[in-house]
Amino acid sequence: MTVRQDIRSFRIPVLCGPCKARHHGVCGALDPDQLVALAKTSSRQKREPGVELIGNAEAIGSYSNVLSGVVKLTKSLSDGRQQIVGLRFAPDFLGRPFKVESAINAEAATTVSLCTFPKGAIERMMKESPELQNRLLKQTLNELDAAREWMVTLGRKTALEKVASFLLMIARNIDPAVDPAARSACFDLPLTRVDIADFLGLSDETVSRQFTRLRADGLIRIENKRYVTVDSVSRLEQRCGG
Amino acid sequence: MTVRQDIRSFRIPVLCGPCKARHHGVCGALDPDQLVALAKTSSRQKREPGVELIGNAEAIGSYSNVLSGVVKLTKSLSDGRQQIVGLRFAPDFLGRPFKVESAINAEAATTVSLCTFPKGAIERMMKESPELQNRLLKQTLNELDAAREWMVTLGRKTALEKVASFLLMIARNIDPAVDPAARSACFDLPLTRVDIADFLGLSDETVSRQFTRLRADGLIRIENKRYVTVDSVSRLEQRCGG
DNA sequence: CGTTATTTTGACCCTGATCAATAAGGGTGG
DNA sequence: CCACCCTTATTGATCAGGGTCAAAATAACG
Repeated sequence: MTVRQDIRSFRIPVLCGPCKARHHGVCGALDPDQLVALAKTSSRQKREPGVELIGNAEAIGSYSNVLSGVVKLTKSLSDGRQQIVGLRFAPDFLGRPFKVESAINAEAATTVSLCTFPKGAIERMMKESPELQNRLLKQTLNELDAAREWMVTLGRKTALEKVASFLLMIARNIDPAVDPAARSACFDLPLTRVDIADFLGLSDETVSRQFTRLRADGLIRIENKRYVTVDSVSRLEQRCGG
Repeated sequence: MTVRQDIRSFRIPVLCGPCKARHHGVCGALDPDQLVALAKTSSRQKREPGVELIGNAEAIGSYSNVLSGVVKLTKSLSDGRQQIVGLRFAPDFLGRPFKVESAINAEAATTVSLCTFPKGAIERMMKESPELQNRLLKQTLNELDAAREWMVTLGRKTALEKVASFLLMIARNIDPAVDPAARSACFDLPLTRVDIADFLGLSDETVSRQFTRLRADGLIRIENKRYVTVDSVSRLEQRCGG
């Protein structure tokens, strides 16, 4: 490690040092000075499952980075029907720039830790730093790709294909190394059956039945309701409806 | 009109003068010099319904603005099931920055005219102009909002609610003045029944049946298969499932 | 160890898919 | 201008995937 790197490291806020968001999230777009300025106004928060982070039609007062855990973004119809329209994992950015109020709900799906900034601080920095805007644009484009992928799942896949696709998506997000023909994967489901149903546009009973079916076919094993093992990722992929 | 405005106008490429994209699209972010530079490399194109504009997994060689008509963005499963994941109206931008190849298909839904630029020209300009990136970010965020709205429709609405929501969305895009409690609206459907089905995750027969039902209930009138009149927009809204 | 929340399983029904036939446009050429 | 053809849309009959309601089982928790 050179002296120069030491000097640079000293200028980075202590909390940001090991932070995922600084490496792969939006903070990676900031130089040390900006990082210091932002860190002064930021605060760490921990939230338990089920806690609402952003309410529908609520004024947006702050933005956050997800540091750990999973946040679900939901929309509901007036009669209570609900749809999960996105999931945020670390180190995703949470918030909707350029809008005064939110059109969606954000809720902690698991225990979540967040790094929260006041709205104004981010917006000021966005004006100054094209690099930050660039990061946000890239993340937003990726979100859009993901949303479109799910539109296909919601509109055209069968219940079994939906559940298989969901498992694969979670596996890949929990452990990004799953992709390259990984033989097996195991993980804790961050969502309840009801949540999964709201994500896939199904009833929770149907989700449960498809789990049972995948288990009966030897594609997955389930321990303690939440812990899932996929023995052959490629066999699961075949059930996703290509 | 002042002299100064005359001078400015002279510097704007003739074709761009009356162009929607210059006022409300991404070109609005460019100053006259940039506009001239871009116009030199751009070309106008007209495409007939059904023509593929961007193929799946095809290298992206260019970006476009939609000047008139409607473009549908689709994704398909390997067995042929198809889902429309977005519609682009004038003056929307068409293309996926930062990706080498497209994950979706783009196809003319109606007769479409486009203003097309080489990939490199836009990307160079994006680096120079934070304002252009800002426009793209805003459009992308709006697309994402729209995609999420449709995820609710796809996942949680009934066939009737889906069709009603679709009609309302089209009405609002064709004539943005429809929103504020407009009493009635009429327009040509830019999509066939099959397209609408692919958009809503239904079969075309079901789409047809819901049209019939809305007509029987006196909510819409249909002439020549394509021309729709909505007598009471608010009554239609009530069928959208809030 | 009882209590409660979550998940699984079962029985039945309904919405929307599928298959098939008919009707309505729309365009073309005589 | 009309007859014909071909595409697109409507309507009908039947069926199945997934929803709903209800009960049992399992897990989590004090």
